[in-house]
Amino acid sequence: MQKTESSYHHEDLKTELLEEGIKLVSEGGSQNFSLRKLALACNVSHQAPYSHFENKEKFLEEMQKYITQKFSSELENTIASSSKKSNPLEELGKTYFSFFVDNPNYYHFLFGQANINLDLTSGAGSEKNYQPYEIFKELVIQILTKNDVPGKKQNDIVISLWAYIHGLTSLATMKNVKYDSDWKSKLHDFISIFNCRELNGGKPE
Amino acid sequence: MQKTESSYHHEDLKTELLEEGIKLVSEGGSQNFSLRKLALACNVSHQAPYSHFENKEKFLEEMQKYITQKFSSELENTIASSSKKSNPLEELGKTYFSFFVDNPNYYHFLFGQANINLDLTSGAGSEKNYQPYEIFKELVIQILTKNDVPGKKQNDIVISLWAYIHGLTSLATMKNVKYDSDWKSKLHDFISIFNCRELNGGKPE
DNA sequence: TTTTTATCTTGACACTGTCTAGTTTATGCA
DNA sequence: TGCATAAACTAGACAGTGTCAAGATAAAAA
Repeated sequence: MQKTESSYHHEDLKTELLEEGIKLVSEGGSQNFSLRKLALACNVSHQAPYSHFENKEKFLEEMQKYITQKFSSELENTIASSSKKSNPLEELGKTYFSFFVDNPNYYHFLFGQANINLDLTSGAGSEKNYQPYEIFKELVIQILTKNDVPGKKQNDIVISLWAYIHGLTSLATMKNVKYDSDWKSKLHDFISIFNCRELNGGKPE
Repeated sequence: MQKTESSYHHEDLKTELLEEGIKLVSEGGSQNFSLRKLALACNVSHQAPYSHFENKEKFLEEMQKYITQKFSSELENTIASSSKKSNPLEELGKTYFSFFVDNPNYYHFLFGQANINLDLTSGAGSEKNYQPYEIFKELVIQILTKNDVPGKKQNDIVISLWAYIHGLTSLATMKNVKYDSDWKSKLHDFISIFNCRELNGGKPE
């Protein structure tokens, strides 16, 4: 299939649909999204998306994967660039937080239907598991192991920290929430409140 | 208006709609909910709900209030019945958690659109503010004050604890989440991980 | 070149929220 | 009591939605 300008066949309608879809969700929320609007925005017929996606639900799933990948790579970049300086865990938390605070529609879209394939079992992580969690988990376990926290306890702490960051993000992305500080600059204070001794080798604060 | 069996006018269609609506959401999720299905389930025409609610959005808001009230009273009952024994904060967390874990559709319905009027400002709480938060806040501040935590710090801790419980609930209500323990019986362990010294008077654990 | 397949269009259907208009019942007022 | 008014509900219509079915077009395969 070759590229032809304004042709019957598009060059790569599939990714065009995905990217335009994400744009629409980002601007108008997943509540207002429809396949027909999407098709219109891409200058194709209302049925064209069905050549690339089984149905609306499958399309939404693909969009979720797409956004999740973007999210994952931001998390990984954070770890890579903050490996030695300051507090890597806090940096990661900030990235997690900012990603959704900068675009609350992403949060509601990804976790609204909550079709996320998340395995919190203490066993080894697989590549099929929700990648952002695996990235987060790897860093936390590394810290815990360095602090001689027994393996049994580690998983509970990972889940707790994850839930905490996730909960803060959830609050900050609510539409009608009032808060008199800047969330992002306050995040350091919040994280330090979660004063788990295992995280800093038995010396709280 | 008097009661007549199977009459043109219903006795109290408004609350009948709300209760049937909650039943539908509870069983099929808010995604599958429609006003027309609701009208059908109540044996009225598709336009009848519009006599009592401006539009679908307003109806959903009323349902949210309805569920939130139920939630609030469960929280209040927990505090009332556990005032002296054991750990009131943990009891409250369990109630918060269980309410949504027992009915995940409630969680997605209430927080999915996230139209919650939540004021996290450190000032005094109003009756207009999201009641479950006010109930939670009152208990936590009471504990913190007893432990001589300065007022400045109190609000951050309240928000943190709230976010933590909320985040754990969020994880547990996700559809495809895998976890090898029973969430409810593990909640004690999780809460104790949030080892904020201010909560137990400077003596962690 | 001919055949097959992938991609896209057009038309149709049932279902949705909601507007308009009309019908039935209850209520207020003389 | 009788009548006007309002409240509660029905019926029909419309645009927008997801998706099925059938056909058109272009690319790939033969």
